Amino acid sequence: MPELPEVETIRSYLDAKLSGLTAERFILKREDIFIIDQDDLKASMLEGRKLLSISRKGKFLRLAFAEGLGLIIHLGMTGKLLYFDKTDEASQLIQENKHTHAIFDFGNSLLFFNDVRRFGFMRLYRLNSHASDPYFSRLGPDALNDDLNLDDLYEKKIRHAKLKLKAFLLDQSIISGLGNIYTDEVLFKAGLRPGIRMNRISRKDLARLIPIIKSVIRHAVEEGGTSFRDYRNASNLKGNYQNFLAVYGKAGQSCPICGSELCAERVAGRSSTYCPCCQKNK
DNA sequence: CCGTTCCTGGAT
DNA sequence: ATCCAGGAACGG
Repeated sequence: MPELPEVETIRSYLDAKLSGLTAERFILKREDIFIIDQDDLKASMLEGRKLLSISRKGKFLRLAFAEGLGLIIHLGMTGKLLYFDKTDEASQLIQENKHTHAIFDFGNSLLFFNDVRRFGFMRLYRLNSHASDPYFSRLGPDALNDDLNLDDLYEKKIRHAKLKLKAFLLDQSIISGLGNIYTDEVLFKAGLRPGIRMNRISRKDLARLIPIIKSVIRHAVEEGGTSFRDYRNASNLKGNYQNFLAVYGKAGQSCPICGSELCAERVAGRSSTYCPCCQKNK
């Protein structure tokens, strides 16, 4: 489940490797993962265009190509972006893999979009340098950005008083970047249960929550993200943050703080793990 | 605001 | 053979 730390790990690697290069060929093997916004755009327009930069907001990547062509990439649950030198023979295996849906040929570098479950997608659109990005602007502040602040979050808490805390943290229009792994980790460190309604959450709670979110996410970025199941970085290697998880995926095991047995519960439609002793309902 | 849908592979 | 994993979008 690529969340902010996994997507950022991929972004920084690919930005260093690919920005400045020209996409000589673009091969789309599955049309249904490729969404085209305007009628006058088509996938082949990526060919011959220079990639200017790769940016990110939350879990969304944006590839900015020359002459205002934008490509949003979301990895869903099992999406991978895999980078290979063309001389690397291992690229053949990925090339022929049945879940490889798109291939960028940057000359000496190849980039594969591979996604078993196909919850991921790409979206081609026209970038307007004068207007705010139509996809990024729908998202709440990135969890690592300074515009994630107490006043903003408090105002959203008031608007979403009936939402459960876990659903609040997972909502990408409120904060962008958190998925199921990091919400469970943040809630554990904050000592709060996932099912608490937002009207029970104080401004003080939010003030405590913000630095916890930032530190958990920052640490996970430093460790190259979490490889719980499917996640691999652009070099097809695992991250390390699974070694630092306190609760996610550990129902039935003991709490690292107090030793109580960790509980599993379904909250906001997601499996959630928490410590019944350290995490309070308020 | 919550539940359902999409999708495939791995576990039971 | 059945269930489970879940990000985002949609409908009730």
